[in-house]
Amino acid sequence: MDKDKIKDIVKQKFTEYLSAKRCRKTPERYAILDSIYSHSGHFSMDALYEYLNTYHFRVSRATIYNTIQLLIDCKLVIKHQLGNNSSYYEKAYNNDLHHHLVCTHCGNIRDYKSNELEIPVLNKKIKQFIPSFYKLYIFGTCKKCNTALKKETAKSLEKTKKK
Amino acid sequence: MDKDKIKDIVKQKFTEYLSAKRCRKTPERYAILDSIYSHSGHFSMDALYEYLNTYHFRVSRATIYNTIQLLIDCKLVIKHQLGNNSSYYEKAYNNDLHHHLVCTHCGNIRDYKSNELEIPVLNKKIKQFIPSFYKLYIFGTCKKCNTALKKETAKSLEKTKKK
DNA sequence: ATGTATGCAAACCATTTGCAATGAC
DNA sequence: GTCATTGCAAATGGTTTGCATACAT
Repeated sequence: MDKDKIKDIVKQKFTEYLSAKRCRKTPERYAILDSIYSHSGHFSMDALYEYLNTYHFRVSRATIYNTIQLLIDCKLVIKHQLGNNSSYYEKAYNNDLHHHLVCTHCGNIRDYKSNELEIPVLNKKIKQFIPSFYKLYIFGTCKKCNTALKKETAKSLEKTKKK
Repeated sequence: MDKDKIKDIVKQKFTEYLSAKRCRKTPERYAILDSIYSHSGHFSMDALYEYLNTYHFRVSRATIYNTIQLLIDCKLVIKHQLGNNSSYYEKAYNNDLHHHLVCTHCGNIRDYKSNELEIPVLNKKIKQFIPSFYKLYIFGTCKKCNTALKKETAKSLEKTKKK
C-alpha cells in the first residue's frame, strides 16, 4: 500500500484515539507519528529523537516517550525489550505479521516471516484471560556470530592441548 | 521429578559449564543456583536477593547479576523483560514448555501451557540463522483488569451523557 | 603464588518526573 | 480562560563497573 495513504489512515486512527481519551491533538504528537511511519523496520528511541530533531520537528525526549506510550496503547506502535538495555520499537499498522530472530551473541534483530509459524493464539479461549496480541522471539546465533564462535572454540581447544 | 535430584543435575551441569569456561566454582555461585532451584515460578532480582541474604547465603547484588548471566549462558535460567522496568527470571531446566500471559493493564504474568501451541521453531531451517530457543508472550487483559476496565468505560460514557 | 571472583560504593544510562511556560480547546 | 502538554533539568532505579580484598586453583 502507498506510504502516504497509510500515514493518512494511522493519523486518523490516532486522532480518534486522542479524541476518545480526550487528549489534545498537538503538532508534536503528529510529527512523531509521521516520523515513525516514514521509515520501515525497527527503530530505537535515539534514532527517532535524532531524526525528528534534525530533519523534522523539534521535540524533547520526554514528549517522545509520552507519545510513544500513547501510540502503543492505540496499537500503532509495538515495543520490544530484548536483552540490551534499551528498547526497540516498530510500527504496528500495515506491518505484516512477522516474528523476530534475535542473535544471543551480537544482539542483532532480524524480522522473520513464516506462514507456517502463524499461531492461533488469538482464537483460543484462555481461562480468565482475554488475549489481544502476541510476540514470538526466536533466539539463536546469526551466521556471522556462529562462524566466529566456531573459530574461537577451535582455538580454545588447541590451547588446551598445548597445555 | 524430585526437587533434590533436579538440584543435583543442574549443579552438575553448572559445574561442567564452569569448568569448560575455566571459571571458578565459588560457593556463592552454587548458593545462587540452589536458591533458584528451591522455588517454582518466576522470580525477580529483588526476591532472589532477599531470599539469599535472609535465609541462605550472604551474597552481593553484583555477584547475583554476574552469576545469573552465567546461568543464562548455560541455559539453566531464562530471563524475561516485559514492560515494567525490572526483569523477571525463571529456572529453565525441567521446567515444562510453557508460554506467558502478560496483562497489559496490571503487568501480571501467568504461565500458560498448551499442547496446541507448541511451535516447530527449532526444527525449522532458517536462512543464515541457527535457532536455539524461543519465547512466546501473549498480551491481553486478565479477568480482574477486564472487569475493572469495563466498569471504567461505563462510568466514562455516563459522564459524557451528563455533559 | 596467581589471578579470578567477591563486595562495596560509585557510575551509568534509559526512562520518568516536577515544574514553569506554552498553547489546544 | 483553563488546564493538558511541552521542554528542561533533575531524579529515579535497575544494572554495571572499578577497585581493594578474599579465596579457588
